[in-house]
Amino acid sequence: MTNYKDIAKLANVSIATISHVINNTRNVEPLTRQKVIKAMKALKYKPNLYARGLAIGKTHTIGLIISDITNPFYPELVKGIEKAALENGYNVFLCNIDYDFKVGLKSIEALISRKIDGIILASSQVDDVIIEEIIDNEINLVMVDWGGSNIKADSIVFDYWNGIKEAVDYLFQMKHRKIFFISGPKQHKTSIIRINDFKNAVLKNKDIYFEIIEGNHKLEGGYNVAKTILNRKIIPTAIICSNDLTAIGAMQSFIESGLSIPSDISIIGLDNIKLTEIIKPHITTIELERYKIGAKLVEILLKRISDKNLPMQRAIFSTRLIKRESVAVCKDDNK
Amino acid sequence: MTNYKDIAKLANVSIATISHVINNTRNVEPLTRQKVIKAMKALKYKPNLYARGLAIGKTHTIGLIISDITNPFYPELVKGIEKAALENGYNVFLCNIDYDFKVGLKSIEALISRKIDGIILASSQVDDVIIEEIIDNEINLVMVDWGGSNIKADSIVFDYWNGIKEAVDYLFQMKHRKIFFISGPKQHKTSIIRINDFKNAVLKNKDIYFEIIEGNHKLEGGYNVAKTILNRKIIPTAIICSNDLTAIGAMQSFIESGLSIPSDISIIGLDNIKLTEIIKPHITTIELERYKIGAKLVEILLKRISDKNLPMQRAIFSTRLIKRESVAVCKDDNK
DNA sequence: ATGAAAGCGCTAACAC
DNA sequence: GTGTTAGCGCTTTCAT
Repeated sequence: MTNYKDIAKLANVSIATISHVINNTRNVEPLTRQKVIKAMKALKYKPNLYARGLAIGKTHTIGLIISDITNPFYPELVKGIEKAALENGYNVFLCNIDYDFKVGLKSIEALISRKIDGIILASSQVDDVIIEEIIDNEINLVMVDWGGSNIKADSIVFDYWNGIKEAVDYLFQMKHRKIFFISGPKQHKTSIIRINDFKNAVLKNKDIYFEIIEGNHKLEGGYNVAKTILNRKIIPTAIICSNDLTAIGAMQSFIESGLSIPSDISIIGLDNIKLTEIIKPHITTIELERYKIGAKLVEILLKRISDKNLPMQRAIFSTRLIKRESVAVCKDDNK
Repeated sequence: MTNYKDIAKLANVSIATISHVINNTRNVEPLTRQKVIKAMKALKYKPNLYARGLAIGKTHTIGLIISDITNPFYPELVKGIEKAALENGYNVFLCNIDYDFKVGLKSIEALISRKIDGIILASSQVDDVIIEEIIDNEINLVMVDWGGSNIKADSIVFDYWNGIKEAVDYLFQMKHRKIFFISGPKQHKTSIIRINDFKNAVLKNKDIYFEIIEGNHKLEGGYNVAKTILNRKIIPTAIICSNDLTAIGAMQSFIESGLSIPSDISIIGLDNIKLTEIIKPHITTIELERYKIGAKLVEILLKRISDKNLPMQRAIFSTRLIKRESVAVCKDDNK
């Protein structure tokens, strides 16, 4: 635990000089600088960012709040954020709130007490209360895919329209006329957005019969909803799911019921998680450019950190259809 | 940013009293305590853990170093660690070193500068140099599945023997006599351990022909190795893989080549990642009680933090075979 | 070009 | 039972 005092003694200068050579914050005689650097090396000096943070009020630390790292949507995102952060000299506190509001609140408190410079909030499960808590404490915040435009904070939003429209058009073109949508939980604004995009896309093509059924964005949800779908009066020939996990769960369920994918039912997911390329049939899905957004999130947050008065930042990421194996031409006569 | 001074002024007491009511570190008149608590609430006081850390030398922060959160082995582990940490008032810095030695070193430096109270090292990809750096800096350390017993640090090790023996016995009983093992990278000690356990298990049952082929513990590795296996003079009837990702990659490869799993080749994985229950056929695998170890890791680390002189801690987690669908009776005549 | 010293928010002797 | 104060490692103003 060597500190400025130690270095100062060894190099025969004052601690102020140490600080200035480390931070390049005023001119110092080349010779003095050398002495200091040599002393630092000799003593294997490691800065104490806590102390620095106390003095200047910045910790070079950010908090990342996610729903659940076990959900395959997140790892890639987390990796991207962490990488970008490290490259900029920041470290990230990871907080899995596990879909639990109380854990979320507790995490926020912990982050605030650790004086993080900002928070990336990538959990749509999160209640308004949590957001208010962050904003009340004047923590820099950037939100991922938070549908609410009433909140004044930087954000990244996904534009689902393009991908969903492509998906519906593609199914139409493959002769599907009975298309269901398994949504996410309706209390999430992002679920509503996807539902509306689906509706609008479907309404553009007349002759399509559609239903919207609520899932939960989890594997089990897709599985269960699929079971109920088979008991309906009208059975769809194709299904678009609000996320890939739902699509995979639904697919498993159909297969268990003796149906074939895609020959009996076509399925399209959303997210393009790695899994969609691993299971068979490979799943046709709507891609979110998830791998790109980590860097962007960090960029936005760091800009905000360095200038509180910046106008609100918002980045939009588009979506597109990726065709794989889970969609086939409809063999139904559509009568 | 309210602090002790503000509270003290409002409550009409000294800052020492504030500290003592917050930390319960000496008796204080109930009435005074009430005044202080009231003032704290009124001012929405949030402690500054940096300042506290500076004063007492503990930050209630730990670093978690992993190879790659995108590898399905990790999310569950990370989640468990983070949960246990939060419950104990700790936050965790996540460091994905992405199989890159330099990133690892940089991460260590960052963690040291942030004065973490300890590090959980869950990456077998990590070089000795990194471990030395941690130990040199007298950082509390607990390692996961690090085969080297020469390093004096707390650790959790997996006992692969039981699971691997069960796997081999099971295959033998299913009449398999040509069993290959696709290993992890041989420079990892944990790979070597698994290889040796496999060898020993196989040698117990005479009549088994076996080969060991090096993979890389990734999907692509399993895929590629499987291709080469089909070109060998002797083709196995069953394969045990050093991890599930390898097993899945190999399975995909075989299926692409027109073989059926398990009727043509039986496959067993290791780790029991969620994926093994999602893809078809569900993969028979050797389970690591991965979900349990997060809490144990945190427990070990916190014990070490609270007492540097504790004797070395080592927890052993067993493994066992989980039978699913990727193994069948060998239809080969074993001639 | 360099140094002395105050102060960041907190803890913990030491005094009373 | 409570207050005063030095000090944790660092930055930065003010002197020199």
